[in-house]
Amino acid sequence: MEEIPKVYNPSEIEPKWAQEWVEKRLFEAAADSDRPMFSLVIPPPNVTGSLHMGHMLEHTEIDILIRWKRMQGFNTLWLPGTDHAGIATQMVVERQLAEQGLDRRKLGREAFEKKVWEWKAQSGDTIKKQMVRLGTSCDWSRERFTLDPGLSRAVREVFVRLYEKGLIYRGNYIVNWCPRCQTAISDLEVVHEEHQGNLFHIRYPVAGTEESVIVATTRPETMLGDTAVAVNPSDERYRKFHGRMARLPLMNREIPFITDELADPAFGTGVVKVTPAHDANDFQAGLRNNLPQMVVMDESGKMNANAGVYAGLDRFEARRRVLADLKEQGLLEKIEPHTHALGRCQRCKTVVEPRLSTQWFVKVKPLAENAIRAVEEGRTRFVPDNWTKIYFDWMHNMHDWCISRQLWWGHRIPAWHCQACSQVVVAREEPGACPHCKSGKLEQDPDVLDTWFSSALWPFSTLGWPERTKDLEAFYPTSLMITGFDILFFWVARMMMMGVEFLGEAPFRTVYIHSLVRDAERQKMSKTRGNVVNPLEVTEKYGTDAVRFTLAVMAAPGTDIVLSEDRMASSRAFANKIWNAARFLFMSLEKSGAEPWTPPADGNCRLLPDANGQMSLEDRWIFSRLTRVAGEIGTAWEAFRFHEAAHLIYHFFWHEFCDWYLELKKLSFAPVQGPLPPAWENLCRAFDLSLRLLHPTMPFLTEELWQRLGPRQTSIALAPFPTHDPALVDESAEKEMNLLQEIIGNIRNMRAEMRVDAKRKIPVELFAANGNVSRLSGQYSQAIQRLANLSALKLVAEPLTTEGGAVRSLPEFSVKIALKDAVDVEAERNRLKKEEEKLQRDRNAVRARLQNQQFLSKAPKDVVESLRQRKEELDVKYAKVAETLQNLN
RNA sequence: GGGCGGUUAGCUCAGUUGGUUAGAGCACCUGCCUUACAAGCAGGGGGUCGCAGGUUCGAGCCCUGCACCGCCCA
Repeated sequence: MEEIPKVYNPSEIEPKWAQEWVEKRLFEAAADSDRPMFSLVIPPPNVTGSLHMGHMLEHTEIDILIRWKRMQGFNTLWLPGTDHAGIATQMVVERQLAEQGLDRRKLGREAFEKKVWEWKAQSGDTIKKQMVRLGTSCDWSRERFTLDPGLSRAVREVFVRLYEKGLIYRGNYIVNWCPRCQTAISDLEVVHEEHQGNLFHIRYPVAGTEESVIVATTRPETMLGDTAVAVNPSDERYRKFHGRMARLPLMNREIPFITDELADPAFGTGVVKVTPAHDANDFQAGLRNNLPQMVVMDESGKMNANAGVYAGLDRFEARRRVLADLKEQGLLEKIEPHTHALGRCQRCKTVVEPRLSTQWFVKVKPLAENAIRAVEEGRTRFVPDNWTKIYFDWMHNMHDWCISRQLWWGHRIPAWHCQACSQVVVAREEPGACPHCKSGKLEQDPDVLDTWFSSALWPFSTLGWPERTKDLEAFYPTSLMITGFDILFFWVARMMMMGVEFLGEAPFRTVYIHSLVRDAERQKMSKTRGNVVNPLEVTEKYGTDAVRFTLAVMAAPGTDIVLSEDRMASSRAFANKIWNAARFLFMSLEKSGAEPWTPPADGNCRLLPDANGQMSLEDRWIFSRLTRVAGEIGTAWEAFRFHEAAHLIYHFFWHEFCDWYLELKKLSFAPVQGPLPPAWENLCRAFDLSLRLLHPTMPFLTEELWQRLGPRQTSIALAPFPTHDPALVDESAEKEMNLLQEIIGNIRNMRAEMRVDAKRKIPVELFAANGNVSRLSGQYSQAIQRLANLSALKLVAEPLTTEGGAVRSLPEFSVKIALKDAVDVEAERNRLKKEEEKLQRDRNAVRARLQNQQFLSKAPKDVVESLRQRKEELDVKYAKVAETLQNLN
């Protein structure tokens, strides 16, 4: 057998398995399987760059569940892929062009798109490599990209159907406009932040009178486009101005006074300026009052010809000049500091300009209603549950969705403008001639769709829709969606709307919202902060399995993950522990002279009795624990309690399998002749099962060790996950084991407390209070001696005295270190005194509760009963401690 | 302005419908290189569960108020 290194080196084995899993195509789903199905589509990462820790968390959680389901025999599909990420990707490529002194307009649309495709190839490849390296068990044969032909066809199909249904329309409205990106963006792509600005009070003279009114605004430059002044119809102060005109300062235009609810009598002076082309509320007021819409800015945020002398100025420069001019004319009444929300472009942080322009919109209300119902009726549920309310709130208050983008990278809007008759034709494929006037002069709409429009179709476009494919049949609706809360509205809500609309069923049964990964200082990771942890770097340092385990053990639902190096180091220690347990097993097995272990032909690693039908306590115990823990882990995963499952695994493997099972097994490591005896067989089987328990969380290490443990036909990824079978739980083995641990633990504790030299083997006497204990301690005398480092263990029939040593008494047994010079009586006395005090306190507390009539009559019987038992236990313990103390004196 | 979440050991976090003695990892202390593992082994210390009230036989958990921190929406 080859030499096994003492320290686990993950980088030596991980790439090998990562590659092999892909090459052997282990994770490809079957569209025609009759096994139960578990499917999930990946939240497609943007092809803007590479994966970060948030992705790694997401993929770890998905991978754990999908591997677990696969091991349980499900026909599993994890469909991978990437998103073209319109604005973001276009920005990345534009930035690269800028470095070469180029820009996309110089390049032209076609050449630019080619550049972006080149970038996509490179970035998409990086992402796939990262995922493979991180062990994600997805089906690469079904990998998709949002701009694939099939997905693009789905986009056109959806667009046309919604248009024909009247749910997509084109119109001239106020949209959020980013002057830097020079495109419209949706409400969601605007980030609002508090801004310390000013409220400018400007005097507008009333035409034909000596009077004037004062309007307050945060954006004085827009006054150049004012087309009215509004007062509230109920506001008596301004009744006299109804029907009159105001003289717009600087522009020398007359604009009417209108009465409209837009004006709030309680805000400022109660008079507001109305700029229908540059403010969403004013726009609505303009429509109500048939006001002209005067656009005073161009698409880059510069004032246009309508702005008179201010034409050509940037909007912020225009503001300064307008204010200066107003001041000069004595019309700037007052400037007061004012905090208000400022909208910025999510991508480039430029201040968003509300702009009147012609765009395409989705009428969301009818779609939202159905998507809301799907959740109300429980067809889709959110975990954690608090997201349900957030989903409802948003869905109920959504505005129509602006879906056109003035970009080049994305799905071109399937609409053609007839140059002859100006009609718009919406069609799945390019029409040959205008259906209205038969002209052949059609030009496709230059705009592309919002990226999220195509992402919204992802759960079914990836499965072949609009074709009725086998995949669609087999895997839709998907079982689960795991994603971050930051795209709940952007993406999840829209997938819900589209899925319900086009497939008649919500796209997933469950949506699990995962946590946010923060750095050790609790800061959100971001490129601008420079605190981004690169998954490949930490996996290189600690091993993929260790990082995966760290993320899993921290991943309590609804709680942010604070990623620390300490935690990853401890996970690496865990991996090393597993490695060394295996190393020990392999070396011991080899040393015994036995043939290598052969796994049972049927793969069922059940507990095996010896020729006499006997089974050792440690074997009974570990198999009992295995089946129990398998159940507990399953329950935890079923509820997305990844942290709980990880803790269970950790504790089971380290503190049960290694600390006790392996230690007890050492006693039966004897040279072997002939076939493997049950003691060895069961050890190998138990280890096999333990590796399977660990596999979904730590796939690489477990695969490596599982393959080394015995000859295999396949991967551990396809081995059955240990089942939870209540019939296999061995209560008496667990009880006996606890007792054995208690005996050993007490002796160890006595040794340490009384400062017995750790290396010194000492004689101990044991008095058993009942037959069970005496039988157990007789059978496991060797074990007790070895694990407590004794020179001898004498079982005595009479209660122990402190004569010639030190005694510790418990309800079921007493132990005595029978060596006067080895013990520190004073230390033991102090310890006992402390314990006596504590027991006394506890007894008093319990007694008081048991004397409380209210408690006795109102508390459930089992609670009262368990407290009675507790009292008895405390009484016995107290008596023992008191007695021992007495003996010492 | 509206809403949501958090506050538990030195640090980072668990704690499922209220019920015995509040847990983990790291850090810390003591002793061990006991031939799987010093990334280890054995033992140990450490918490008035943010503050103030209330409900209850019983509150880390439920209710009210307050403080501080964070997030979302307008």
